[in-house]
Amino acid sequence: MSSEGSPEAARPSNFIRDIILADLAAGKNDGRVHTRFPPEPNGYLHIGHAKSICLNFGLAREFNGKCNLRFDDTNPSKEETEFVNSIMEDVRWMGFQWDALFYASDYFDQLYAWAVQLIKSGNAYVCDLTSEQVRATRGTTTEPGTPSPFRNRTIEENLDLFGRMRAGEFPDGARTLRTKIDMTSPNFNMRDPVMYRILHAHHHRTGDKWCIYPMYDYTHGESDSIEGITHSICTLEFEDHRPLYDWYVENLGIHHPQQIEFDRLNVTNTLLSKRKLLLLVQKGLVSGWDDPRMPTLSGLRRRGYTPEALRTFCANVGVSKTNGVIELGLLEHFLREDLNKRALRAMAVLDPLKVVITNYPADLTEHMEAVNNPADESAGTRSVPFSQVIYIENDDFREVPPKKYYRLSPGTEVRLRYAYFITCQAVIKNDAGEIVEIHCTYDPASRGGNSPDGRKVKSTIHWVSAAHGVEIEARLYDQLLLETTGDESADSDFTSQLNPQSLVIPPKAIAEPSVATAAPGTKYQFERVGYFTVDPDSTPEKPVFNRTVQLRDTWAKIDKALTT
RNA sequence: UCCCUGGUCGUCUAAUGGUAGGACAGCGGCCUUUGACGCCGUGAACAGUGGUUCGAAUCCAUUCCGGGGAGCCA
Repeated sequence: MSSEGSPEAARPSNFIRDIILADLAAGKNDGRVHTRFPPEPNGYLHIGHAKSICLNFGLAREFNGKCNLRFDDTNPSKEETEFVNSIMEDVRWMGFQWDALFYASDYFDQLYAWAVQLIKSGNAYVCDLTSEQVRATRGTTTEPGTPSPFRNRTIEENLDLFGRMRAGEFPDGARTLRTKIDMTSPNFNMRDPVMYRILHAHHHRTGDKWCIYPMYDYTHGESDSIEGITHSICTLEFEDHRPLYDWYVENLGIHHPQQIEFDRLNVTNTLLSKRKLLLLVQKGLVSGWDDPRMPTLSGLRRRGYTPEALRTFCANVGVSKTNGVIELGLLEHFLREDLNKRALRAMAVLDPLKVVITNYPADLTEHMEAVNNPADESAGTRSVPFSQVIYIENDDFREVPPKKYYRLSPGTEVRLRYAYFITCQAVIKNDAGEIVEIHCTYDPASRGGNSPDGRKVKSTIHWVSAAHGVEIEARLYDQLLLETTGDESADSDFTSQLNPQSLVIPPKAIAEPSVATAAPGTKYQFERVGYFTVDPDSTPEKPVFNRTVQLRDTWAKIDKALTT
């Protein structure tokens, strides 16, 4: 098992793995395990797909099997090459490589031949009903449908008509090829489902070769079958389609993969509808599919999420058939856990408050040694310039400190991380009464952060030297949605529920100089502030950082409890 | 109303006829040159009712509640 030793190896079992284990024990499929990840290239992959990717590729890896990437491209009106490319990039980024790459459109000729075969065996017919008429004759949940008047056309007539459909003799929607199954079935999918529809549309791969296109239900099982898939894993909404999936492969007499349905991933406060994500992009409400606020894999990547964190998350959310909603906090937990191990530490001040150290020489610069990652000694140390005027975080000073406030306030002493102890001596205000700077004194004996007399301070705060710091653009992200919305309230105007504060850029953020030239994608923990990653927009003149996730903040909880 | 499907701590998930466990979140504490990380502790669940059984979260019946289903979308 190649996944042994990786963090996700400790995952609990799940019903799909149990099915595979049982199949293996029974000698089914000659001991093969072959899965596939089958997205339609009509949008960008999102975190919901990550679960499916991890499941399909992960199972194949675990059982020394194979996993294909297959594009389910049977509806040319929605599909584009841009999406194909982004999907391949995202799957690789997630850390997986497909054993084979296919497109459902690879099978159009075979599918056509099989359709002819079904016509010849009396199992399919050309129907002239309009889509409205088909709907009207399909029946209801309690009443059976009524047979199409074209249901008993002769095989010869069906063959002729189907050939002419393919030849382009009829306009869109004029006819369909339908499977002759059972108009009285309680399962609508079995009431003579459409196999082919006429669509004079340009396909991103087959161009104008076809003007009839197979439906998903007619295509999926056969595609699985052709590829020798053993376990065809899909989401719960396809449960009702399984009898039809089985019907096609049985009646065609071809290899019969087993369709298994699992619960789609839902995350609190997160939009996971391709339609709505598309809308956000089209309306310009986000900067694109890779906007760091988007739950797309490309958005999460730009935001600073790591594939390792996503994989661990997917391995731990479980696979079942319950319609659950995972708390976003769980994702953030695994994210922080991973980032804590890999992110370089640095100091940055988002909302600066000027501090003058009155007894420190005005012309002196010292270089303080700071560790790059306490969780990884091999990351080494760096030197951080220190001088008389520094900036600290506005939040780290309170003129009137509340109870349990450990940070700087008049008369108190705190430690500047890796530098000195300082004591607040004076608060300088402008005419409006606003604090503009504070004056402190430092203890020269405390260089590096410890006093020889063993004196303790209650707090350590971060800082940036005013003379050496670099201005940065810190993009602070928050949830895109104001509050949990029933994602399913189909056409409710979710755009009115967008959080106007989902992106905030503090105007005067400043960071220690070491971060200025980092390459896009570099991960930092700005100590006591949060995890950040360098954005592709970044330049040495104006470094840009995306806040990936905040640090856990116990004080914020105490403070909130105190004020309420 | 009909078909499919599912209900275990706040959330997600284990236990497959034999001690209801874990993770996240919460709460309390310890540690700390990040109020981070880490560590320790703690509260918290088998939807209801009957039945089968020495024994039921698990099997049966029934009720209640949730999700999906009538595209020429996937």
